[in-house]
Amino acid sequence: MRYSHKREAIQEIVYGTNSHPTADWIFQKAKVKIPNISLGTVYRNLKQLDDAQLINTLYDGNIARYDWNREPHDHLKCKICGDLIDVQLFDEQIRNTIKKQYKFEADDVLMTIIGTCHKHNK
Amino acid sequence: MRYSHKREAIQEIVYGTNSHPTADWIFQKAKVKIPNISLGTVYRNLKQLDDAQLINTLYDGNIARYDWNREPHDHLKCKICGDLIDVQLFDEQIRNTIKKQYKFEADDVLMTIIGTCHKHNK
DNA sequence: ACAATAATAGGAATTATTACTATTTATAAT
DNA sequence: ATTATAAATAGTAATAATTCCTATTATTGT
Repeated sequence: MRYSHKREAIQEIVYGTNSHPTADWIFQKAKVKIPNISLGTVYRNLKQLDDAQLINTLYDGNIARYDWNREPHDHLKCKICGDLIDVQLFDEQIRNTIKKQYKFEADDVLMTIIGTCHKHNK
Repeated sequence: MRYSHKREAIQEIVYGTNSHPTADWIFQKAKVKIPNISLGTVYRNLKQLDDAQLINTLYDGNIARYDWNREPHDHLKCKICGDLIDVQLFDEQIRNTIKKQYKFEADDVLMTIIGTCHKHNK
């Protein structure tokens, strides 16, 4: 993978937030620094960064979101504001036990808890 | 919700498979019995059935799939053939413990294990 | 400096899904 | 049974997220 100024900028944007941004959000941020960047470039580079294991892709409903955090972790998703919050629900050992429980060669455990976050407490 | 012949057929199709079908798969099946059914009707009725808690909607990557199984359960997703397999990884008690662990009013726990299913054993 | 080729912009194409509207159908009241 | 009503539908247009295409530009090894 050859160096590219735009890929570096895209990676910096993903690494600079905990908000699990969408491709379009990253595109809007990138345009501020690089006005002539195109959305296709953002998608292509996000895919390359994912292939190179520099970022993670996660699916939230039917939209892709991108995450700099490549450690095993889970998400709380607020059904009101849509926020995704990182949490560590299981340690590696429990995770591995889960993987061995079925006749299934498991690579990854994806877990999301759906509910209501603290911002909406009455 | 008023009775409709087409909604009944759509519900029967979802209830008749364990394959977590997509809207288009359901549409193709429905056309065999009801040749003039439209895809919009399939989507509208799937949404109504979900709202009425008669089926569940789950997101697999960025595509919606539909499931007759409304009991809490988890999925194994094969990265080779794309199959989704129902499994019961946690009992209700453990599920509830997870829900209480964070300052978050939790409704549901969604878990998918990514890996390779038995069909691809070498 | 130059050649090879990866990366890009800009737009077209694709896919999944939702919205719109005139018509049809279920059903409740007569 | 007939009729009035509003929900459901077909067919199509519109939208949203993403991928694809192609001529041009930029990076990097020589």
